[in-house]
Amino acid sequence: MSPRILDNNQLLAREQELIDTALQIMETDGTAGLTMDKVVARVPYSKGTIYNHFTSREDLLTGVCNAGMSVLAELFSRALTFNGTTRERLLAVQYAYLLHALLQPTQFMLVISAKTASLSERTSERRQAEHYQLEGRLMGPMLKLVDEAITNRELVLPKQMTKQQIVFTNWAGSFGAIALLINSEGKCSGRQGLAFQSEIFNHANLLLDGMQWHPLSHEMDYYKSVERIAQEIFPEESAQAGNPQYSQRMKAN
Amino acid sequence: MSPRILDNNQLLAREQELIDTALQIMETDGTAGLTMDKVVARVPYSKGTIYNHFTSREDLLTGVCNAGMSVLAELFSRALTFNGTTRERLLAVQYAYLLHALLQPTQFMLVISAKTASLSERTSERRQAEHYQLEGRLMGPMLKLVDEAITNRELVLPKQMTKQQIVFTNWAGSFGAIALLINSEGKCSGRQGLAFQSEIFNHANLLLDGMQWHPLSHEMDYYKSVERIAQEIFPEESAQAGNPQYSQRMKAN
DNA sequence: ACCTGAACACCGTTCAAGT
DNA sequence: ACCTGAACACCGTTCAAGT
Repeated sequence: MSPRILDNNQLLAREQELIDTALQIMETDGTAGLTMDKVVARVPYSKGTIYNHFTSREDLLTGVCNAGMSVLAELFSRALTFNGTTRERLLAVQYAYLLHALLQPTQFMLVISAKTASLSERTSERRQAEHYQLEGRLMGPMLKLVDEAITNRELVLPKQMTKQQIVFTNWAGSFGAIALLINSEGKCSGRQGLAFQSEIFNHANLLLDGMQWHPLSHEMDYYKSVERIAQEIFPEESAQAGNPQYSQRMKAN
Repeated sequence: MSPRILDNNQLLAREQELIDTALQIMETDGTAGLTMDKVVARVPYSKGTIYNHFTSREDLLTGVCNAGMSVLAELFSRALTFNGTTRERLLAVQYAYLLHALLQPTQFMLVISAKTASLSERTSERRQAEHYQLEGRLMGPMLKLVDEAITNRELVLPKQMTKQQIVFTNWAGSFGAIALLINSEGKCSGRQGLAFQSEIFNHANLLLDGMQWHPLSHEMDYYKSVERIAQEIFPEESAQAGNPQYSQRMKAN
């Protein structure tokens, strides 16, 4: 056979295939259970070819992480279309974050792993750059939302805090609560999903009340907001994550 | 040589030695860089002996994690002796948490790893039980502090929230902010330590204002409180973590 | 009763040989 | 120009042999 020259699309498609395969393995075996041998076994390419795409196992992990951030960015975009106040839309974004964590816990957790030296040092520059770009795609819309809240006079920037810090502190709160709960108990039953939700919800409400982002939680029923968000924006995902009552078109199982 | 029968103290001392060695390796090589071979090389015992103490590499990691929780519990106790309001003492506990994270970042991060299935499934029951007990030793004093705040009328439990949830949400906020920042930038310069501090500080203030834990941040200068905490309770540790001005007895280097 | 270290299985990574 | 898979180094774990 004469040597073929692969175009960029083919390469990207194969890379995506490898990332999807890796994610599937991680769903059953966890991050520690992901080995290159297992990937090779599920895929019609050899080890050498995989190493043409990813410089190391860590590079592959960063690839999986980036793929997760990309779908998360999509969820954020959808969340921001929610018809409500700026604070409600922030709540929608945080709900999207929770959904993503419930549906892909190992991928969610990769975000911190990706920040450790042992991982980032062994990640290719290309994928590292992609990672930073994706962080921007996640942060950007949130910063715009803060801006909007400020022009709407729903939020006054607290003393000595920047917009970036507002976004960071909200992210940190959601992240911390989710990270600590996600591995705490047995497998994800519906009950579990709901307990989660209320912790994230409480944390967000306290934090936003603390920064005086109006309407405050005693001025508005945010429980109703979350229900509306789940029903109007994320019915499918909410059902998958253990809130079957939110699904409008469930299939018989 | 006739066979010796080891008493419990010898065994515990050796176990501690192994844990200390593992921690030293992790400080330079990271968690991923910890191998059983490296431990063997630094210690006068053979592999088999190490496996008499720890059922697996993961069991050893949980051992390192537990050791960290134990020193953290000591720091918490000291923090609670701070002479101030209940909210100031909570701040002192969070400051202790930050110090511990800055001084032992890999050990700090182990707390989430220890919650993943891949680690806890391969941890001995004895060490798992020890882990839960240590969680209690960390949570207990915080619950007492919340109780005290309630009897002092400095805090009214928000609607539909338990004391446990108050403690959890504070923990989650500090944890999230620290976890996201700790691996974000270059090595730990003094400057870095201070940036950290202000993020954690902002987050805690917003959260505590949100739950109306008095005195609120506009009623009291909590910057001064943190400085007093650093100077009066943790001068040595603050200096090591990159705030040299807080050390009252620095040695020439 | 306890310790030792050779032996084994597994896994990440490379690269000479192939098309 | 690209792919393959044997080969290598490394690492976690075990266990027969020793004292």
